[in-house]
Amino acid sequence: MKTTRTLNHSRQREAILAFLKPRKDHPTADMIYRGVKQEFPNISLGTVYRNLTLLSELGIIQKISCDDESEHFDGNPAPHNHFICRKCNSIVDLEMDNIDFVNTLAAQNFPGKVEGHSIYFYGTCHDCMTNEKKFLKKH
Amino acid sequence: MKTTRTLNHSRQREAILAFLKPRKDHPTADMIYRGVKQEFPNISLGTVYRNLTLLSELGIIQKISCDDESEHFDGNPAPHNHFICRKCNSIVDLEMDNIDFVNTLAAQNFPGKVEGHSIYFYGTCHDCMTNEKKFLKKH
DNA sequence: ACTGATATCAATAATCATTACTATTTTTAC
DNA sequence: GTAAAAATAGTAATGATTATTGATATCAGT
Repeated sequence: MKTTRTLNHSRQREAILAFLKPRKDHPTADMIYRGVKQEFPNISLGTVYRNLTLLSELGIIQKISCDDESEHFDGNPAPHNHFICRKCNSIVDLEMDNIDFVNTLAAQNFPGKVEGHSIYFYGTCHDCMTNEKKFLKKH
Repeated sequence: MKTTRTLNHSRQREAILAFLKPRKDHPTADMIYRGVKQEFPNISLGTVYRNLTLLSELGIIQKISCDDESEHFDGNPAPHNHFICRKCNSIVDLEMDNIDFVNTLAAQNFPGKVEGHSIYFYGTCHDCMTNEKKFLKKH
């Protein structure tokens, strides 16, 4: 059992959150590190990792695990889905109706208890599609 | 452009495949390494990685990327879904109807091209549920 | 404001999965 | 058999993440 823990205020944590919250892309720990470094030149990569993990455990931000080599973070804690472009590897939000009913489909013939799912979609993003068209026109 | 490449026969690759194919659990590279080591005491971890990557690129096996710290491998190349137990972290197959229609749902209001999705379900597996019951009875 | 307890920090070392390198051995085509 | 291509074992390197440590900051109670 994890005991409740008080959370002190910290400028660094605030800065990490302030950096992440307004962003639409879904940066890695390292990108966040480099960003917050502008304001806190002495901030440590370890601090960034510790706070990102802490904030995601508290449900204030979200950790995105995709096939990529490193984790990405999302300032929006509300449940929503993501799309990953196979061309440019960007991660964007994908707004769609809730599909939790697939849990019921999965539970149909399954002996255990299905409590949720993790999904992401992939393909070609809008930018890469238009770039491809431009390329085709030119050649 | 990748030039075509011939694939020579190798005892090690054969052994890796023979080890993975019949298994129902979904071992990591390291588990496979330790397993094949019984037959080939000198096999190198690099060889295991190289062949697993190669075999999954050829569609002979499958690489499973879940939230775990390391990749898992599946000897069954046919598309199917997985369930991950949050208690014991085991990965088991989950047989259910194809749900590729969610790609259409995702594409509804999305400007890019949705080509597929990656999903896994999580919860409590059958074994952990029965163990929990036993535990409750005893206390 | 002062103090003790705890949280957080920066810096750096350690860990762990995976990949890269290199010299040597296998496999295959002739 | 032989030479070219492919694969291997052994080991070093890489890169993301976590742990450690000693110093500093924050908070609650006085």
